[in-house]
Parts: sequence; C-alpha cells; structure tokens
Amino acid sequence: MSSASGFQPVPRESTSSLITRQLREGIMRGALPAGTQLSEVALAAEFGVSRGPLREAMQRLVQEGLVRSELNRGLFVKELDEAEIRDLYLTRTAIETTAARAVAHSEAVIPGTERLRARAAAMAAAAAAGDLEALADADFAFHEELVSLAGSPRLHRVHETLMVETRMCMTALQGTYFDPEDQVAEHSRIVEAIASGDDAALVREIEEHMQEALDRLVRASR
Amino acid sequence: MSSASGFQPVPRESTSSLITRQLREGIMRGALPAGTQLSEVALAAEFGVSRGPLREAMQRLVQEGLVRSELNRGLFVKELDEAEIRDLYLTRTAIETTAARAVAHSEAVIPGTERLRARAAAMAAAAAAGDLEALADADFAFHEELVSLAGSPRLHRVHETLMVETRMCMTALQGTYFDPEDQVAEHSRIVEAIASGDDAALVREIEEHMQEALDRLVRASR
DNA sequence: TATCTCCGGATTGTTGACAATCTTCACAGG
DNA sequence: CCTGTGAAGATTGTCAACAATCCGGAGATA
Repeated sequence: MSSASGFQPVPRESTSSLITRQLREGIMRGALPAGTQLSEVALAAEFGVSRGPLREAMQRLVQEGLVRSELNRGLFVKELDEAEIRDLYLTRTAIETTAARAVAHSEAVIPGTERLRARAAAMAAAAAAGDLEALADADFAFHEELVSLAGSPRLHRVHETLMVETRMCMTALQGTYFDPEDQVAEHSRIVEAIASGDDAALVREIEEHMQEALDRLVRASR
Repeated sequence: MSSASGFQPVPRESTSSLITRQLREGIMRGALPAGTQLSEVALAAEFGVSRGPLREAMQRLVQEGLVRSELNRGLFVKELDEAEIRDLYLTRTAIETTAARAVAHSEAVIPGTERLRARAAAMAAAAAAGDLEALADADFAFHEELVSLAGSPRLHRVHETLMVETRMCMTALQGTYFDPEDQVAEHSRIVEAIASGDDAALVREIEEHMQEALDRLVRASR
C-alpha cells in the first residue's frame, strides 16, 4: 500500500468529545449564559444520549474552567467578574506574545505573516462594511490563526479555552459599540511587528492591544 | 452572622475530582509510566469505585492533555518526545515569565520575594546535603510558589498541568546527574530579579533558566 | 507457505435503574 | 413575625448489566 495516497486517518471521535465541543460552542455563543445551571437530564435528552457520556463531557468543561461544579447541587456556567476578565487577558497576553515570538522566529515567517495579513484584511473589510458581527468573527480568526501558526499544541489548547471565555464576555456585552478602525489598526501593527522580527516591538504591540481590548470590555461592563 | 469569623467553606470534593488528583500524582511520580494503558476495570477496582466516576476522571485527564484516548481501544498515558518537551518548556516560559512579572509589580513583592528566597534556601540546603530527590522537590516547590504568588487562577491551572509533565520527564530520566549548584544559582538570580523590579532582567533570567533546564533534559534523554 | 475467514476473549461504550443529597414549601410553635 | 421541623419533589451521584468494538489465533483454502 502506498503511503503517498494522501488519505487521512478516519476522524473518529468519542461521544463525550463531540458533546464537549457543542457545549463549549453554546457557552461561547451565549446559548448557555453565565450562571445557568446545566441540567443533566435536559441536556442528555437534547443530545439524544444518556447521562453517562454527558457527565463525562461536563467533567471536561470543569477541568477547562468553563463550568463550575457544586457537589450534589449541579453544574453552572462560570461567571466572569472584572477580576476574572483581567486574569483572562493577562493569560491571553502570556500565550499570544509567546506565540507571536515563535512565529516571528520560525522558518515560516513569510507565509505566516501573509496569512495574518489576510485575516487583518478581512477585519478591515468587515469594518468598512459596518458589519460588527463579521468584525468580531474576523478578530477571533486572527488570534486563532496567530496561535495556530506557532505550532505549539500546549499554547493552542490553552488559548482555545481563553478564546471561549473572551467570546463569552463579548457576547454578554453585545450591543456596545467599539471603534472598528482602532481594532483593525492594532491588528495590522501586530502583523508588521511579527514581519519585522523585532521582539520588543512585537511584545509591546500585543500588550498594548490586550490592554486596549481589556479597557474596552471593562468600560462597557460598567 | 459575622463574615470575619475566618471560616472556610467546607472543602467537599467530588469523587471524580479526587480520583483525578490521584491519577495525576501517579502519572507524575512514574507509577503510571508514559505509554501505559489505563484499564478501567483494574483502576476502578483499585479505587474501590465503579467505572462511572473513574471514566469521568479520565476525561478530565484527557482534557488536560496528560492522557490520550483511542476510541474503542483505550486510554494511554501520553508519551513525550523531544518536540513535546520543547513545547512544554516553551509554554512554561510563557506562564512563568508572566507570573514573575505579576509578582514583581504586585503590592506584595516584599513578602513574595521573602517566600521565594526561603524556597531557594531549601534548594541550597538539599544541594548541600547531596539529596537529589529533596532538591527536585524544592525545585518544584519554588516554581509552584512563584506562580501561586501571581494570584492568577488561569496561570495557576495551566501551570499545574505543565509541572506534572515536567516531573514526568524527570522521573523518566531518574538517575541522571545534574550539577546542583547551577540550579540553585539560577533560582536565586530569578528571585533577585523579581526583587529588583527590572522586567527585562527578570524575563532574561527565566528564559535562560528554562533553556538550561531544557538542555539538561534533552542532553540526558539521548 | 501464504492468505483469508471466522471465532473467542477482553476491553471499551452506553444505558437505565437505584441510592443519596439538596431545595422548597407548608406548617406548627415560640 | 420569626424560627425550627418535616415531607415532597427534583436533581445529582453511583452502580451493575448489556451492547458494540477490537485484537489475536486457529483453521480452512488455494
């Protein structure tokens, strides 16, 4: 059998894994707002499985920190107060600066920056069109791409959770207005800093971007 | 009811949580070496519970990345090749530099550095006594303390997993000899950098320390 | 001999039922 | 009016049995 046939391993996935993904999506999109109790029977019925696999999925989310477990009481979607939001952005900064530096020093800087420029362009387009939802999506795609390019499974796994939490915040504050142009400009500066290979500038740009984003969120939440 | 009574909430904990902790300990200490299959029935019997809670604990470890799941095949303790070890230290650097900077800029720098100095002193004592096991323990306690002092739940949770993986590596390479004095000196330099409040120096010290530790590990594993 | 088929044993995946716990509400007593 | 008691209802925690899947080897066939 040729190994050059280009076949990929069959993407079989456990039920609990599939459920976890859907629940995460629900938490992210606001279908399961912060604080809601997650009823096992109700969710199990909705997913069409028994409580076993569903409970396994729940434990994953608990480990991820997206869900809080109270013994004999139930599971609740975690709520984010201001201190938590600050912690979230502190951690995002840690992960993303490291990722960006890894990209900047990797052999694939050129195609990497190219892809990031494309993401930034998508943001600009959404901003120009005044489509705030598309802008948010493009924003997320940018950061997701950035960390993916670093090629670090650990940074990526941690970042995935952080992005869910970020989106949770933004969903909760939906309707508040941010200046799109600022956001677009900040992302462009990050890309160019990566391209330049200047570590100090790079770190500074990301830290500033995170600080700005955090300020926008905190301001909106009061 | 006074809220200043100093009582803490009763530390009730779910069974799956307790099992998770024990399994993690086992993986860390080498009782469950990398690559071993984790038999559900055997482990459930050992813990004296049924397979339900045990499976929930397993899913937590999968989410943590310490255990790999093959559908209909079983669960295996994750193995770390050289690339994984590099990724591990990359991520540790990201977390610990951020934590150290947070400590350096916090209001509690003074007591913080004091506690870290105590940890470093414990390392020095173990090194002087030639007790390599105690040295490793003190080493871990130092890094654990460093991240705890940052007061960031996210950094702490991520770091916990990373330290388990680190210990896994070191357990696997048990018997190899490292120069204790170097290690002690590196940690002392980190503490003093925190005390000095010089961010650049701080980051440099931690990055160098991680690079050294990584080199020691990689060298020993070949 | 090489290959294919099939079967037995073992392990995981899933389920429904049972036990334990918590919450809520009504109600009696001070 | 407030406090304590108790039972009903609902929810979570746990278990043991059943179903599905995988692995290895014996045996048949060319």
